[in-house]
Amino acid sequence: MLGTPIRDRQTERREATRAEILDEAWTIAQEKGLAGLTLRDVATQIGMQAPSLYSYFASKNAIYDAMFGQAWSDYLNVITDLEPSLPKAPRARLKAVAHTFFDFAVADPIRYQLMNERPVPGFTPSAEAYAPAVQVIELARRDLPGLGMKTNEHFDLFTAIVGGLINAQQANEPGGDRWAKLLDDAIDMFADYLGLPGSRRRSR
Amino acid sequence: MLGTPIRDRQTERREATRAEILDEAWTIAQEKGLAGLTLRDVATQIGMQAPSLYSYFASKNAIYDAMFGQAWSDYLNVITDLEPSLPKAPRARLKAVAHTFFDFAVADPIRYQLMNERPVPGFTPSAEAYAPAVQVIELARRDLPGLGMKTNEHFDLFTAIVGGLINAQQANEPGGDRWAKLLDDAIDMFADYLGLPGSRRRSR
DNA sequence: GTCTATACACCGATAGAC
DNA sequence: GTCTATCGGTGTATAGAC
Repeated sequence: MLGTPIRDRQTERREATRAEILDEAWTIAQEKGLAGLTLRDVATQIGMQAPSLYSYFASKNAIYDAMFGQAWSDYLNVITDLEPSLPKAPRARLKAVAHTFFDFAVADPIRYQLMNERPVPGFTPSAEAYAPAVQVIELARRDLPGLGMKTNEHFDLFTAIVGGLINAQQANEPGGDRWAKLLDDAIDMFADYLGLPGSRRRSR
Repeated sequence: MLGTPIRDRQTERREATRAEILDEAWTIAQEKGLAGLTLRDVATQIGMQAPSLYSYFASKNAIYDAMFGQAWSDYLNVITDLEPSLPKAPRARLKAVAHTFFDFAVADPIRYQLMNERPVPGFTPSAEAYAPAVQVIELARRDLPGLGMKTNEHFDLFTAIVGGLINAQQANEPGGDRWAKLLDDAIDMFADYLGLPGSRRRSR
């Protein structure tokens, strides 16, 4: 009797096509915005007819869902890789974490929109796609003491500050650095508020 | 010869219908979201056919544009009325201004979305609709010294903090107060950063 | 001036032939 | 698995009645 094949070539092919669809979806979203994404565009760009996509994704929202999961998964990888090399001192560690998130956000505004805003009416991420996002929060929450934060309120305020700077930058001056330059000062302000030791900047 | 009528009944009627359309548009947007607004819905609700709306607005985006202008105009009225009764002490004044904006935002999430995010793909406010928004910024900028801020960077950071708290509240817990409760602490943190006199809270 | 009727081009989605 | 054909929906546009 023949054994079970080591590789499932059919599944491999299917996954490859799914990846190709997602890649094309990202490309088009970069050009025309997340809401400007159409199944017809994606399909024709990869040599298909629009309805054929339904063999790989149950709906257009399922494509957004996969993109959402991919984006958070990417960020999870970034911080997992980074973690060993983070500074130990709370203030410096706070800055490193903030800068990592800020840079990741600014590097790809479309991706950030999908991750943290609701740019697509009617689309809500599935629990499965949300999983890596939850892991990111988990990781951060476990690191709270190392970041000098004692309560969840501190963490909420921290994310609001960093998120506020990112939003202001993206909304008012995409590609610029008017708010990016304020990040260090903002984190120092927050670190002072926490009572963390270290160099405090003067407010000019 | 007959004189020019005091009132232009035709223009009055036209403006009244425009207002009726806008009111209905707000109602539908509250129910189905800004992107869920359709001309057919608006028209049928006020007893019209969809194309008839083009007699009053050049396009769907023109309706969004009028709504955008209306929202900022409303906020301009709020702060204009409030201005005389604002505290003089910078720290208390900062808090009052921040709370006013926060409350206005949270009171109507749909309106806030239209004012400060880009929830409608392809819609950018016209210069005319943007005018009251500019006036709001102007007003705030003129009040900078009274708020204890010396530079535009301070103002940028201030708006980023308040905006960040609003966004976090709306996105993660609409209708709740998990981030609303952090506003006072956040403003005290910022006031300390500015070196303003007054009661500093302890970070718990 | 205002409204109706009709049409167009595009979208996501589905059914069914092959 | 991929195609063609089609459906119901959308914003938009225009012609013509009143």
